[in-house]
Amino acid sequence: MILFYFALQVNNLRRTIMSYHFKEIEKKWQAYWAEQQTFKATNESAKPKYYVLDMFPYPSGAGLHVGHPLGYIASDIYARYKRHKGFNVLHPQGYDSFGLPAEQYAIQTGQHPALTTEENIKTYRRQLDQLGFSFDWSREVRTSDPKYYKWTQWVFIQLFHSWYDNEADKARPISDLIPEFQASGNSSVNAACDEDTPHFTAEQWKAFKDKEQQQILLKYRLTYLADTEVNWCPALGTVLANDEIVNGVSERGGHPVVRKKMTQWSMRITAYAQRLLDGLDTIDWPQPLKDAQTNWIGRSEGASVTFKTVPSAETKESYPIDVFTTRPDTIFGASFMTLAPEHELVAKITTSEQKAEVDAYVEATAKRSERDRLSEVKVVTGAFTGAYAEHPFTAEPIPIWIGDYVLAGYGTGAVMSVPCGDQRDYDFARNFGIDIPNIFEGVDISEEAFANKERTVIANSDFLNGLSYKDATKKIISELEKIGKGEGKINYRLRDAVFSRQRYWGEPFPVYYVDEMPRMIAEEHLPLKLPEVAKYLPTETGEPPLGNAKVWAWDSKQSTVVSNELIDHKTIFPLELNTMPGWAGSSQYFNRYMDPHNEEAIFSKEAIDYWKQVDLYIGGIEHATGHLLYSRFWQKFMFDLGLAPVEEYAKKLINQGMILGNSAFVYREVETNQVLSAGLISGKKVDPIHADVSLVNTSNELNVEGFKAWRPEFKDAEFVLENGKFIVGRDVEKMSKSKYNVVNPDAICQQYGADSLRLYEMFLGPLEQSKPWNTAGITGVHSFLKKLWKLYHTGPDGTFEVSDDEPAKENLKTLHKTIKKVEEDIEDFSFNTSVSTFMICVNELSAQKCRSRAILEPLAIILSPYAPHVAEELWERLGHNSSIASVAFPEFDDKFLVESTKEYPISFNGKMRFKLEFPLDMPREEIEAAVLAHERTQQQLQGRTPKKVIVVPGKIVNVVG
RNA sequence: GCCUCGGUGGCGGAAUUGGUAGACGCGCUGGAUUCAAAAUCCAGUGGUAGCAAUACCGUGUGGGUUCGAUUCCCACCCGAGGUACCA
Repeated sequence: MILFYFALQVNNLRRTIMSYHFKEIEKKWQAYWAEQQTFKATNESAKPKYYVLDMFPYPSGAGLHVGHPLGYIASDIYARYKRHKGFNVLHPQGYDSFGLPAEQYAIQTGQHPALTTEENIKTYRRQLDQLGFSFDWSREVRTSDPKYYKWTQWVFIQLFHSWYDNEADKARPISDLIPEFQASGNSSVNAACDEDTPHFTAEQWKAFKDKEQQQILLKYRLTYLADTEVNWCPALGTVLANDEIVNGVSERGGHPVVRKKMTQWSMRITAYAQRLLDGLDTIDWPQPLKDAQTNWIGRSEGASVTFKTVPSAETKESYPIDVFTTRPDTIFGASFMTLAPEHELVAKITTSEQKAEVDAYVEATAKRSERDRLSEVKVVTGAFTGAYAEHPFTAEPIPIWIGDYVLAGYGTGAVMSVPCGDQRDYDFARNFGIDIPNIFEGVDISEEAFANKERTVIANSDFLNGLSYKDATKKIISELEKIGKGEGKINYRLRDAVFSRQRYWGEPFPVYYVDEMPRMIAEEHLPLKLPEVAKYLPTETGEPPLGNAKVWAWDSKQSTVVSNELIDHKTIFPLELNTMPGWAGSSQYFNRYMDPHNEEAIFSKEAIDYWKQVDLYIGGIEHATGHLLYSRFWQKFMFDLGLAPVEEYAKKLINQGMILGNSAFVYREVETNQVLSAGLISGKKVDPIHADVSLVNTSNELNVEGFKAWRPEFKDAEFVLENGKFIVGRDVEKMSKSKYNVVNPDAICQQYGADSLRLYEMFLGPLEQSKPWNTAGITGVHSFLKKLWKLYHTGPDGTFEVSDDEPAKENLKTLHKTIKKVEEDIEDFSFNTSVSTFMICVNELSAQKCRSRAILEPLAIILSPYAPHVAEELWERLGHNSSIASVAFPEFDDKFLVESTKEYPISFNGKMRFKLEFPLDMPREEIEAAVLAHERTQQQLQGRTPKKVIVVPGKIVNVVG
């Protein structure tokens, strides 16, 4: 008995030794890659280059969940594939390490964000490493590293020293502008500049004081200071983003928020609106993403028209009101004007009779956030100013109203209202009893406005009568220009981007103030490092956290940061207190990876000329109108400077879908406070409460004791079971810590290994689609890897053994159809289907009992991008002593797939009924005859004569009748 | 409202230019192995009827084009994401 037991143990031991030991294998090869620097990319190579980039992560304190690496796995497969295909691959990774959560944590705990960030990065790095990514870590960048943000500050300085020349359609140095102003003022300069830029002559320019000249130049610079309306929260002492405000109060703490004007840095991205639009046609990005950017930029063609107010007894003056309209052809239908309540003329033109009503309306509007105004679309509100404007053609007086459907921030904040041609104007006119003249031929406007451009024929419009939309628009614009009351104009919705943040944990601006005007710190003194502060909150006087810094003044003589006490406004000046937003550092990291340690330049010319641009960029669509728009703008600016060789930095982009969590719920009955199992809730009033998914097994049973320990408030609650079990409810939601549905990749790697996790994430479904996570399914890919392992371990007791015999024909067929399909799939980014293909391949080879080296070697190579650890191990066991990573991808050969016969599906009226095998070269007529003669055909037809027989050689036979 | 993406078994999903719907995997059912379990292996698994051969139905709904439609066209329904009352 003892002997028997012993034998059993030995047997088990042997099995253990020979079986697929992913933990050891993965550890071994991760160490090997790190040691050998297998994935280090060189900036010169005889091979063609290929640049695969992931959107770098923000290292949050929570670490990675299984949703995060999805895109990284895909890009890693592609990068590894490209190496097999003979490319010099750049596949870097880094950290977007400035950001709010670290700062929030600092406020709460006093811990320096740099420390917590460092800790979080360590966790991220460990988690990324355990997944076996082929990153070139020697090129890592961190946006919060002064060596990196030195160059973020440097780009900012270049933007400050540039203006946008609309004629040349590119950015040019400010130093070009000054001689121009000196020679002939600014009348001949066609630049992207502030709306309120005054006209001046050369003489006036020369007469300006230095400060006035600086103020003028600021209106031209690509980054400039401007008063911007922000959401100010006095209680938090900070500015909030729109989505940090819920129902008019701050999301955090529920404090009131007011609209406030603040001086902020802005980026003149609007100068690039057209180029950002045009560039979309040159890049291979997903259409929905391009659509999002197109809509965001919001180009519309039309005309600007100047109306003049009619002077009244009260207001003797006549003010011009500029409007933008996309339908200048309908100008004769304008029966009133509407101004945004915030419009600056409102106060000037309102008559005393209307003042009370207008003031009340303006005040009511100011209280409502832009979101509130948008959400109540159906309610028409407004007020009459008592003033009138003169129609530019008929000279008729038309009433001027204000209404909050006109937005101050779009166009000029004023519209000419044509109720017959615009539904909003129509509703407004109806509501307030304003005239609705019809200027369309043969159109009934008694119920709604008519906005169909194609079917427009203009009537009652003087010289426009009988014209189509197109002709009338052309004609009216030339008439407007003739009488000097308007011109053709293209308007963009895109607004300049606010670039200041009232935060600590961001890049400091390399800016100090002399006589309140900004000056740049000279490039050679960069980086300007973040100062130490005692606390990370705004100061008591409402200044940003950098206002707490004691040593934060610029000594312009010594070119160094000195104590604030020394500020004398003569040689020592205050430094900027704002920091840059999150998108600053991410707008150039893709270029910095090309030459990350360069201390002399942002990158060398050689480096960027070699790598040029990202060939494949993978990341989430949530960055569509943020990072992905801003970074395109920065790149175009770099291109204008002559630093970047291409205008678009990412040739192809793929949005990976989100992995959704499978949340678990317990149900608390409202009346009894009992906690009910999911099957018991029908007809009862219950509150669903999230349960942590780690407390639930694959059969949806809850670990009740674990739940009680996790949620002490349920310690004494009564849990009502069904059939002795407590079953949770399930729902698919976004994977998030707050929903307690996150699945940690560490646990998966422990239990199944990184190769299994990589395969499974790909196997879940198409890369670009959102899909729910279900850990239970991973056993499928895991047993695939075990089957694969067995294929190479057919020796005694499962030892490694392959044969050098010629492979069988069927082996070759299986291999080559797999090579073909996998290669096509990778090129199409259809990774899920290639995992199935591998499974089919291994199933077939196992059934064929294939042990042939000639088959098993190429199989290891084509699998290696997906499951690199096991592939390396098998490669080594096959007798190779260097990494599989750069071995050539096997060539697919058609000759192994050639068939001589085809099993034709025989269908009747389109439905497949049975199959018949015929030679592939059998002529159509003979197939038809053979099919018709077959007894099963006769059985199907039951005596009927077929009307027609369709034979598609090599495909199908269809009998009709 | 508008824009975008999607809707196929119990679940994730597959189906090249219109040509065998449901590949592959999970789950489930039955069996082998085992003292037992895990693991592994074998068989079955869209629905309905039938012992079976087989028949009928079946890709959100309703039409259409076609010898043939998950695939193309028209109208609609539902879900997800985005967004701008944009003149």
